[in-house]
Amino acid sequence: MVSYDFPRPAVTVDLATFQVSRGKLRILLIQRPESPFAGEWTLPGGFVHEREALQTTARRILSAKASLSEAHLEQLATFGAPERDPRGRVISIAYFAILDVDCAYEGPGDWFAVDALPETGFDHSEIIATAIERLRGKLSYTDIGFAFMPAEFTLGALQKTWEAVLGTPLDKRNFRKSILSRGDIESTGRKSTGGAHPPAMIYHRSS
Amino acid sequence: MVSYDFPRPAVTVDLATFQVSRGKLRILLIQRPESPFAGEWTLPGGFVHEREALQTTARRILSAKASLSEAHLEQLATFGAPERDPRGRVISIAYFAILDVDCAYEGPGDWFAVDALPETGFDHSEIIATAIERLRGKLSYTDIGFAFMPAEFTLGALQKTWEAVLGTPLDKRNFRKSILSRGDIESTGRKSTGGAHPPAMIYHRSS
DNA sequence: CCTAGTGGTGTATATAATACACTACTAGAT
DNA sequence: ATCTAGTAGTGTATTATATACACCACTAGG
Repeated sequence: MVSYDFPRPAVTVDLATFQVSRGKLRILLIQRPESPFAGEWTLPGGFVHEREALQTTARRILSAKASLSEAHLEQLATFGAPERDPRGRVISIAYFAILDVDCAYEGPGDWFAVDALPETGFDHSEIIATAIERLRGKLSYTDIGFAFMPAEFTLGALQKTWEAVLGTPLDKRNFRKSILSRGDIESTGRKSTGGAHPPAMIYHRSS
Repeated sequence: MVSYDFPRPAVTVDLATFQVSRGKLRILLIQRPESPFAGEWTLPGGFVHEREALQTTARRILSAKASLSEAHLEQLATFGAPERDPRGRVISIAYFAILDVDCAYEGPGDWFAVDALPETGFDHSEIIATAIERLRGKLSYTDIGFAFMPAEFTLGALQKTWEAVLGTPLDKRNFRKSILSRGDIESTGRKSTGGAHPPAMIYHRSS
């Protein structure tokens, strides 16, 4: 059988790309160069190619913007309201990407702190809200938070990152207790140098 | 702009439909009448119509099989591996549906206990595994489990349903304590009649 | 009147989450 | 040399939550 009598929708992948910088959780938005929503802020996105896995589309969109091949990528949800794109039926599979703090993004677009987002085109505000909610929810019970970190990090840096993602301060002693009791990370035995403070133990993920 | 130079993929919705019956969590599978995978067990599914919201597609597929308009529906994930359908590129948005125990399903297909599933066509085993995992995971921290229940129920019936979904026995006193402390449900003040046991208090959701 | 089957109840223990404050070390400025 | 700013590192008491566990009562049906 073949029986596909319906006009096929276009299928895109949109990316909610997060990074923590200057103490804030930020998301990458680009200013659309063309209609619809020309000049408005939107999530980076692109059409799914013919023989391309969805995750591959996501990675292509991400690395088309910069050399970000190392990012954590995870499917978020699919948005398919019939009128979400004025060009016609476009179904978008949203992914979120997480860049570590050392990853220097060199593409178009700007990073917006998630507590100071601009208006966006399409239904991208909804996608962003869903992404932030999921990200915060998964922080405590998955290892997703480590995707914001470089391979080696101190507990102080880790805590600052967690606080930026959650948008709330955390108690230092409780944070260290709970992180260490997870068994996810282990000490490298080395200590950080530099900084106007005592050297801090450097940890890395143990898995 | 229009610029959609790529052949468009077909887009379907596949449904992982759950119900608890005879003490087991079961999922609805239908035997495909046609190629590909003719005669094999698959999830009910169908193409997304031109101006149809994805959730509407899911509901249409569900109620095409029976009058199941009351089911809980929730998006699960999107499966888009390039070779997942031998007919060509087909991207499937999987939903899961939950029927309450009193819902009499009268369509084609059979209910399979999730601990005794047959081989399935396409990548539907993967979709099913994802659905079961998500369902069990969400049971404790969402109200999804109540979708298996009719409007009014006893704590005994609720516990049996939970046990069927999780596939593990639960302690009666602890179960009652934790359910009641959630504040989700309240007593109707009435008691069940019938059965070779004392009347049980009837509860309903308080939301 | 006996049996099978479920309704309903409480306590003790272990584990996890929270609240909370001080000293020590380093870099850099004066 | 000394001072200052900034972070590293540490422990305990309290509260809340999760777990383990056993008995009597009531109803329907044989």
